[in-house]
Amino acid sequence: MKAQHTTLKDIARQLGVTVATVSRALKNYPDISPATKKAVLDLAAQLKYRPNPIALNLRASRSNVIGVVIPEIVHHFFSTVISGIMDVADQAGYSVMICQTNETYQREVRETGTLLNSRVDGLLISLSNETELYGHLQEFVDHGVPLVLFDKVCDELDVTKVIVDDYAGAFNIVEHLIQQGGDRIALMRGPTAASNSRLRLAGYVDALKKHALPIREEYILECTGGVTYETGIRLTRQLMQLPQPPNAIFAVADPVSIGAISVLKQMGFGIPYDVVVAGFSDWEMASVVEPALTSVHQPGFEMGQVAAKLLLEQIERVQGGQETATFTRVLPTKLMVRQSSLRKIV
Amino acid sequence: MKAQHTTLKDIARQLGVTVATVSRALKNYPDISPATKKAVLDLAAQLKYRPNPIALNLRASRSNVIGVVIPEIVHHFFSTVISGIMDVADQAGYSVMICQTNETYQREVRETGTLLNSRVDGLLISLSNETELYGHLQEFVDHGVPLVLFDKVCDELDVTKVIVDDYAGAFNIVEHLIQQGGDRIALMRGPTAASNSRLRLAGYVDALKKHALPIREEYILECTGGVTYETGIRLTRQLMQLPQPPNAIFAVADPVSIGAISVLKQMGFGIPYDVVVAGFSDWEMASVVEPALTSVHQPGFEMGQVAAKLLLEQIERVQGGQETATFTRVLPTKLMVRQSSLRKIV
DNA sequence: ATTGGCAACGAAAACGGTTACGTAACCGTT
DNA sequence: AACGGTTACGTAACCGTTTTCGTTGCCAAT
Repeated sequence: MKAQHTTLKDIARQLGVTVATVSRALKNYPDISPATKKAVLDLAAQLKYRPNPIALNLRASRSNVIGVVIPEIVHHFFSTVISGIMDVADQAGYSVMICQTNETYQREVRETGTLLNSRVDGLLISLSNETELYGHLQEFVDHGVPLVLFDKVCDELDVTKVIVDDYAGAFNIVEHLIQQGGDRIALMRGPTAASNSRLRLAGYVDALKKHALPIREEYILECTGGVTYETGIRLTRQLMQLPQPPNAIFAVADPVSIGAISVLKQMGFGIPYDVVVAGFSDWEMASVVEPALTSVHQPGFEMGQVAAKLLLEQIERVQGGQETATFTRVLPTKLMVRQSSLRKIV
Repeated sequence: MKAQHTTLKDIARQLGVTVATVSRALKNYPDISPATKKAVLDLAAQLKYRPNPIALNLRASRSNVIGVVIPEIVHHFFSTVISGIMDVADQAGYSVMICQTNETYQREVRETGTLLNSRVDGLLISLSNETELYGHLQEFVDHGVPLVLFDKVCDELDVTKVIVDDYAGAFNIVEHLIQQGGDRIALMRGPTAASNSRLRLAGYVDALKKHALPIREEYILECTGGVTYETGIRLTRQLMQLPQPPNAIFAVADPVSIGAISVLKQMGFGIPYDVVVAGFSDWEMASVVEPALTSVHQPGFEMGQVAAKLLLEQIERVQGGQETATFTRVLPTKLMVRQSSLRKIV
């Protein structure tokens, strides 16, 4: 009924030879007679023989699988990164096993544990917003399993990292807002634990300093309850009710900015004339909202490709018994200027 | 330097017993003396022993991995489905291996081949728009590997399927457009090969028939070159230049509809007053564009959950040697009425 | 003293594949 | 006839784990 998978043994039995001969015939070893080779190849084709990768993996003690851990898969940026990872992994003959943490430390520990258990050959991970301890990742290092951090990284681990230039991205976009006439610039920032969020804050602060603008506490709000559309609405209301409301809003993620745009319009503020708005990440929706949202484009696909490539190189090196140096690769971001911030022609 | 993974043999050697004893001690078999048991457990904990899943899989001839094949991962609907799949798989102790076809038949064949090779315990697949031959999937059936189709399915395979009610979704939304005053309703349809696209066309046609509206060839355009924002712009221009342009546009996917909205506004048409517009899928962006887009919500997360659950049940049944019946599960869609189609209060 | 029973462990096969090594049969040299 | 070199295969070990089937030593019962 159910045709089990064909094994070398099946072929060997039918042909009256040993599995070793069959194996060699299939791998085109020199010392197999043409007749035997043909018989084996024919029967293998007929029975649709496929080598069992599990057996191969057991012998080679490698899985040809790399693990990927991200906060959320339903997220344009992360799914783009994954796409880049799969692009590289595929071509190198690796499969990809994906886990999501839902931004919790607890799940991150669980999922990485599972992956280590599964004997992945390497791990790519973007830390959750909660993560502040790194023992679960240190285990990979201890076991000699290559590890590459991307997007949300940490200083505590001495491993290879791939990030975008969050600092410069934030600096540039804030400077752009200043050039467009913003002088009371609010920031809706991300969680303190996230590395990229801290860097974006630094970029914001330094841009203000450069242009001799004051850093005002009441203009810096943290997106508690998720970097979402709803948070953008809530925080914007709060900002606009200040005695002296901002005339520029920079949010750390596009959905938040779009929430801001939405509520600003509703409150009767003109964008960009009363308030200029900018986001970060350049989501798909940034260009379709009205007014179209100025944002910082992050090269997600490229980040995935680079991270995967670096990981695979490290895996090869480990298999070859070589030592490997760690470093951090910073990818450039791109300022996408659109109507939400465009008062003057640049 | 690199601490290899601990094996039973390592523990056995250090304790002067055999691997069999260690294995039994760890699994709490009765005929192991308490002393030995304790020694084994202690050393295992100290060495951080983790059973090698590859060896386990080889013995059990199962991988505890399910394969997922989708057209594109960078897609709100599909990433949501994946999220639902992972939710169920995770809890059942399965890992998920994801591949994308980029909507080509060729890659679909390649990726499914890889997964069959990898000895996945089951496969979840949404067909590419090009797929019209099913030999690569029949192989799964022949090998007794459970298979569940979702979203984009086909009639040719006798397997379990999970779909949304594309017909009813399209029928209802077209009827809604009619109720809102549309009587020249254009359809921007998807590729002929895709099952859901055919069903949506049927829903469109039947809704027109029910309300005694003519089916006009020139109002039915296929989204060649991808169901994208740009296609929406191009086809809308084409439609509005007809001698008698439509006063309602229904597109088979939200990006297309948003392209339509964008170009309609640019051409000076009022939405919904001159033209009512509706989409399908209810992307994230649907509610943030202006006017907000009426669309058909598809329960992606639930679809993933249901498909995964059905697959896992089938896997259990196959492992138990039981036969399994095939059927099709249809999930309801939900009409999300927003400003783009709302002329009258409903 | 023999037997039976039990506790506690070892030996080995099995999963499916690769590969270093051994070996039989055949060839041509010397 | 003895030797050396191919050719073409078989043998067996190995990867890590589970599991069936012994095997050992010891104690109590006959």
